[in-house]
Formats: sequence, C-alpha cells, structure tokens
Amino acid sequence: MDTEKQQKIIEAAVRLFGDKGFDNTSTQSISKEAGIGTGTLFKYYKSKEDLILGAYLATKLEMAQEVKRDLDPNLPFRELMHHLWMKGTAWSLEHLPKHKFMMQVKSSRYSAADISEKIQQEFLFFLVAIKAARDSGDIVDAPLELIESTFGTFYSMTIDYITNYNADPHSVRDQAFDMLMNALSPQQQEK
Amino acid sequence: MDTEKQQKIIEAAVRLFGDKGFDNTSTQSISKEAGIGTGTLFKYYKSKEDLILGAYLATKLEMAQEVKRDLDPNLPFRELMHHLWMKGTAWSLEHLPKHKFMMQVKSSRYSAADISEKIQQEFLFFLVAIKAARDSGDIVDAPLELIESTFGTFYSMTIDYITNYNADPHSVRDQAFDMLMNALSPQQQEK
DNA sequence: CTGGAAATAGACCGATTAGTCATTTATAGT
DNA sequence: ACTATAAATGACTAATCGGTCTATTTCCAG
Repeated sequence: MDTEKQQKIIEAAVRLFGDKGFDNTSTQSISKEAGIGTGTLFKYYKSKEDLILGAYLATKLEMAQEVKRDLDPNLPFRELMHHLWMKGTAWSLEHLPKHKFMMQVKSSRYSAADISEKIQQEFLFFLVAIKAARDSGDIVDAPLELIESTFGTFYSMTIDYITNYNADPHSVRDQAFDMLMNALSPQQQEK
Repeated sequence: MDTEKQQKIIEAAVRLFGDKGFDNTSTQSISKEAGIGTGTLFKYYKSKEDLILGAYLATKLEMAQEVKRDLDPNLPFRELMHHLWMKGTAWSLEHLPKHKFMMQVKSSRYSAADISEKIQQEFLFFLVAIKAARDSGDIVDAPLELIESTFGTFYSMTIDYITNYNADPHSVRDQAFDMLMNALSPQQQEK
C-alpha cells in the first residue's frame, strides 16, 4: 500500500465532496482528480462509504491535532474554551473544504461505531473539562451532551456566517465566543 | 390542476425525503406513495428540484402560520421570542418528518431566489423585532443575521437533542431557551 | 537480464435514475 | 350518446452510478 497515493485520494475526495456533496461526486471523478485509475481507488477503500468514513476520520484527526497543539488541559474553563475556539476557527477558515466536508458527514446517514469512538476518544478531554466546570458551578447545569452540542452548533454557525456574509472573521469570531460563554454561564435564580 | 392531488404529492414527498434524503428518494417512489402515476408528478412539478422547493415553501408556510397564531407582535422581546420558541418546538416535535425535511433543504444545494424571498417576507416581523430590541439595548449589539442565525441554530439543536437522546422535551426546551436568551443578552462592559 | 508477483488501469456490467411520450381514461358541453 | 379536450398513466430512454475484472505495467529478487 502506497500511503502517498492514499493521501492523494483523501485530498481529492475531501475537496470534491466538500464542494459538490457525496451524491453529486462520483468515484470516477475522485480517482481522476487523484490522478489514478478507477479500480485502484477500490483497492484502497472497498466502497464509497468506506472512503467517506476514512476521509472523515483522517480529516478529523488532522484538525484535532492542530487544535490541541500547545493546549494545557488544566486551564480554567473559559480559557480552555477560548483556546479551542481560536485554534478551531482559524483552522476551519484556512481549510474550508475540509470543514464543509466534515459538516456534511455529520448530517449524513454515514456513520460507523468504531470511527465515532476513535473521534470521541480524541475529544474526551473536552467532555471531561465540561463536566468539571459544570460540577463546580462555573457553567450552566445542563446535560453534558447539550452543552457539547451548544459549543458545536455555535462553532459551525460562526464559520458559516463568516463565509456566507463575507464578514470580518476576527470581530465575528470574538463576538460569537462571548455569546457562547453567556449561553453557558450559570443561570441566575430568578423570579 | 387538482389541488387535492398536489397536496398528496407534497405529503408523500416530505415524508420520504425527510426519512431517506433527497438522493435516496426516487421520483417513482414518491408518485407511488402519493398513489399517482410517474408522469403525473411531472405535470405538477417540472423537475425533482421544483418539487423539493415547492414542498419546502408549502411546509415552511404551514409552520409559519401555526407559529404566528395568536401572536402579538408588540410583545416585549423576550415574551415574543418565548412565544415563537414554544409554538415552534411544539410544532416541530409534532411534525418531525416535516422538520427534518426542512433542515435538509436548508443545508442542501437547492435554493431559489423567489422562494427565499417569500419565506423572508413571512418572517419579516421577526427581523424587525430583533432590530428594535437591539437598537434599544435589550440584546447584544451584533449583526441582525448573526442574531437570527443564533436563534435558528439553537432551535434546530434543541429539536435534534430531544429526538436523538429521547430527552424530556419540556425541560430541555425550557433550559435551551434560557441559554439562548443568555446568549443574546447585552454583553457587560468588561475589564 | 529475467521471471513472477504485486500494483494499476480503465473498459465494462448490472442497477438505478430523472424525465418523456404515446396511449388510455375521465370530464364536460351539446 | 357523441365528440373534443384535458388529465393521467407507466413503459420506456438515455445517462450515470458504484463496483468488478482482466489485461497491462511496474517492481524487484535472483
């Protein structure tokens, strides 16, 4: 197996998938873009679904690595989130096709237990930090997964907004982060 | 043109699309589900894309009507949002296939200027209310469309969370609303 | 240089699709 | 009852798809 060729395949697939969607991207066009034969593609990935999930895992790991660089997991919650937010938005805006591709996979019917698990592993520290912050009353007392989803939806909304409206990345990124932190702030006892 | 038959088509299309996605739903299966011939479908909608957009508009208008029932547009911002939130979540949870279908259209390549405009018209009061609240300092001073997107993403996240985790709709709906209002609250001058 | 194994290519296959069109069926006016 | 018009039908078509298979090229050990 030629890992360099495999890299070419993934790059081509992510680019085309991200651009035109899974169902409008034929395996033929991917192999052509990667500069290989149709049959060769299926030696590396036994099906289109396999390719999608393989590319997803590779891309997600690539992003995770970048986002976790120089990260001190013992930082206070807000600083930890801020680090992830800044590194994450920068990476996504620099690699928009990859970002779009990953968003597509998330909202698609494609998923595989082993891949989801590997990714969850990679972001385990994130869940742990949320739990710690919640238990110590630093953030809202809501289900962990709801808090996680809030982060995720805010994140993709922000990237979408910046790209769709050609908005200034810095100001939107900062403002959205403040809004996110407000959303997660402990609810005041009211009325 | 038989509007009753058209209704049947839309219902069948929304159900199937919402369930299996556009690209895994053939026009044949839609016409079969609607109890009509393949050719008839294309008398009512000149293409599959036309059908998708037509069904989208019809479903969106149906939801808008329900959500705006008994709505006093002069309510204070928070109460107005609360009304929309309660009516909206109730409708979406009662009509999950329709909700899923609309989410799919939003994140798809399908869009048409005239349809987007009609829908925008229908929710104009919403933008106006946001603008008024922002101008009077009741909520965060952010771009209108960013505030609107925040509402939208919170909304779909909440529906997704409730359905995916079989969570208690009432408590999640209420908690998410509080988080949303916190996100939109005016940022305090800091540091 | 040689031979055999591994990697590659792309023509090809069966299946499926959106959309068409000749034909049949229903409707309505006289 | 008859005819003209409109509506409905589903077999059909051309194109495209994911995936296979065999002929060919590449590679390297001896």
